[in-house]
This record gives sequence, C-alpha cells and structure tokens, in this order.
Amino acid sequence: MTATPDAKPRGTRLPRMARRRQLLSAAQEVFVENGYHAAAMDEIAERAGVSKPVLYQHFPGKQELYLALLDLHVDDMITRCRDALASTTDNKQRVQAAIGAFFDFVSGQGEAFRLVFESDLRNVAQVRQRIERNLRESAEMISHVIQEDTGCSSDEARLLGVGLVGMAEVSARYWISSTGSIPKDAATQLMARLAWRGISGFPRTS
Amino acid sequence: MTATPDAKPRGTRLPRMARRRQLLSAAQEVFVENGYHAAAMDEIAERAGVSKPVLYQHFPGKQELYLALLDLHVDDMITRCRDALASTTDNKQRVQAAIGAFFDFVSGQGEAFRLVFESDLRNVAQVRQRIERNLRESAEMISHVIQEDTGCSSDEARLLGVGLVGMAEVSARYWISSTGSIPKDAATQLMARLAWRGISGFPRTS
DNA sequence: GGGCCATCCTACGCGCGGGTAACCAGGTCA
DNA sequence: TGACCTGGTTACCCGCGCGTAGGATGGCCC
Repeated sequence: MTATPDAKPRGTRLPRMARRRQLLSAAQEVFVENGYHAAAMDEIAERAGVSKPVLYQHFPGKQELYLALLDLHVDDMITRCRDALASTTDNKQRVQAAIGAFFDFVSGQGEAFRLVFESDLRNVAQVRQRIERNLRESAEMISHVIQEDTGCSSDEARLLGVGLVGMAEVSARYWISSTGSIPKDAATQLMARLAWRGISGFPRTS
Repeated sequence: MTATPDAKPRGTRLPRMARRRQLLSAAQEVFVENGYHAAAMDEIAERAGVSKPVLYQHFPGKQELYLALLDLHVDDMITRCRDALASTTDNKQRVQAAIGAFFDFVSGQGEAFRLVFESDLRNVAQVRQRIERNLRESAEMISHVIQEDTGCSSDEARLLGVGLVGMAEVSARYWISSTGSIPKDAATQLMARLAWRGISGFPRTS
C-alpha cells in the first residue's frame, strides 16, 4: 500500500497488476484525505497519473473500489489483534500487546485507519458489515480469553471485550492526532495499565 | 426533540417556533435513519408534512440544519457527563455515574447518538470540531478528577480520560445494538467495574 | 371591505460527479 | 505487413438533489 511513490510520467504503460496496486494506493490517499463522499473518481485517476476509464477497467464502481481498500485494512487490523493475543500466554502481557496493536495500526502508513474507524458510508450495509466485523472479531478474540479466566457469562465477556477495544481504538486515535506530547510506548503502557488495573490502580502519589 | 407526534393534516399553518421544532424533529429522524448524505431535504420536508421552501425559511441550508441538530446533542451529552461527575464526590461512584451517562445518552430518544458518534460528514471542519469537542470536553472533565487524585501529568491524565470515554462510548453503542442480552443497569455496572478495577479485577472464579 | 403580513405551495434551474462510448498506439506473432 | 491484443485517451451523457423564483391563501387591523 506504500506502493510506487515513483515519478509518474503520465504516459507510461504498466502491467495490469502493477497498475492496480498503484490505483489502490492513489485511491487510499484520496479517500483518507476527503472521505468517501468528497472523493472524486476524477481525482483518484489524476493522482495515479491516469485517466478515469482506466479506473473503471480495474474496478466496477466507486463503491467497490472503496470496499476493496476497506477489506484490506480490516483484515490488517484483525490480524494484528490476533497476533498480539497469540504472542504470549500471560494475560497481562496480552493486554499490553493487544493495545499496542491498535497504536501500531493507527500509526500505519497513510492514516489508513481512518477508513476503518472514521468511515463516512456506514449507512451502506456492505460497509457497515465490514466495520462491525472488525469490532466483533477483535472483541470476540478478547472475550474468549476473558471467559477462560473468569466466571463471566459469554454476553458479559463480549461486552467487556468491546469496551476494551473501544478504549484502545479511541485512545489510539486521540494519541495520533495529538502527536508529540507522549511517545508511543509510554502511551501504550499507560493504556495497558488502565485496562489491566483500572483507574483505581493509579494511586494518589502526590 | 420528541416533539409533536401529532396528526399532520398537511395544510395546517403553524406559528414559527412550533414549526421550527417540528422541522428539527423531522430532520433528526431522517438524518439518523440515513446519515447526512443519503438524507434528502425533500424527504425531511415531506416527513414534516410541509414543502421544501418552508425548510429554507427556517434554515439557510442542509448543513446548517445538520449543525443545529448536532449542537443540540453534543451539548446534551456534555451536560450529562458533567452532571454525572458532579453528582458525587466518591470517585468510584463517579465512574459509575459517568458511564451511566453514556448508556443513558445512547438510549435517548430517536437514536440521536448516531449524530454524535457515527456521523458521516466528519470531513467538514465544522462538524469535526463539534464531534471532537464532545470527546475533548468529556475527557477533560474526567482528567481533572484523575489529576487531583493521582500523580499523572496532564497529558497522561487526558489520555486516560479519552480512553475511558472511548470505552464507555463504544460499549454503550454495542450494548444498544445488541439489545436484549443484558439489562442496562447490569451493563453499566459491568463497565464501571472494568473501568475501576481493570480486567484483572475479574477473578478466576470458575 | 381592503390592504398587509406571515405562512405555505408548485414548479424549475443548474452544477457536480459517476459512469460510458468511441477512438488511438505500440508491441508481437504468423 | 497486417491482424490483434493490451493498455490508454478525450469527450460526452445524464440523473440526482440542493436551492430558488414567483404565486396562492388565510388571518388581522384599520
């Protein structure tokens, strides 16, 4: 997705798959900058140094293009979360790793996280599905761990998982938007401590 | 905002302010159902039993109409949060009350929370501002409490506040969407316990 | 009753942007 | 060398939906 920051001589012919990757990359830039609605197919094509019909030879329509991109990043996020949970068997470390996954994801190339976390277009069912899949699957993985370890019902564990995901997602988005104040590691550890020990775990020290 | 579920004879003349309230109410319905972009001014007018120019006699444009509504509910959410924190001086109870505020807000009339939490139109600066104001002010209030009570720096306290708000917001939205499984009080208490004690506070009981 | 104001209506203009039709160019292979 | 396939271009169509011009109607005061 970081693909081809090449010179774009606007006359070059490209093999099909290379062009496709480049189009996806251009589309991501434009969708991230403007959101779905304010993004124009003309601009995506132009940014790729190509004319509009080329775009339509690779994707049947604007929405399908958007969905292709969204799928990519939803899968990415879910994978990061899964890997984080599988990286250790110590639950305290699991929390740290999973929260780190969210901070890494929002730091990822091109602010792609906006597609997953700030999409305009939730009203379209296909988009909503994918966004909810992200929340659902992440929370589900976490809730399994919770259920193995506590006496919670599965409904309760799911809600707890969603809460933790929400905490991680929102704080990571806030952290990246106010970049500079706190280094990533410190922020991750702070939120991990909150998740693990709760707010009462920050003792009155002063 | 629950205003006037009256019969709408489609010819009735209404005093200006009554009409305005009714238009806001109709607009909220449509914006919540479809989001900003898929909402048509024609439909808002029609749902209010009135023709389009009437709408434009009360609001200069679609965006201003949306903003008026958004302001209403952002203020509502912030007020609920402030009241919750002021309702007691015991911090454990404060957590409970504040989280309850989010659950109450998403239970509020007409799913208005979607305007604040799921708006398509974040790309428009004026909308983004208002949505961020909600997060910022809620988190700020919480972080003040945190700072009074711990040795955190103000940056850290703010991030913790944002995390807690995120937890409450996302879990409340999830709870309302999967309505039926858990009663509101139980859900609120569960999340309050998570916020207060952390996930490690749910002991291995089984 | 007749002017006047506030309220509401039936149309219509018009720009924007997604999607398409029709045509060009260069490399390869018989 | 000419058929053909791949990859690219310019120029256009057209529907949708915001916003408006211009006209009707009913109460109210003189």
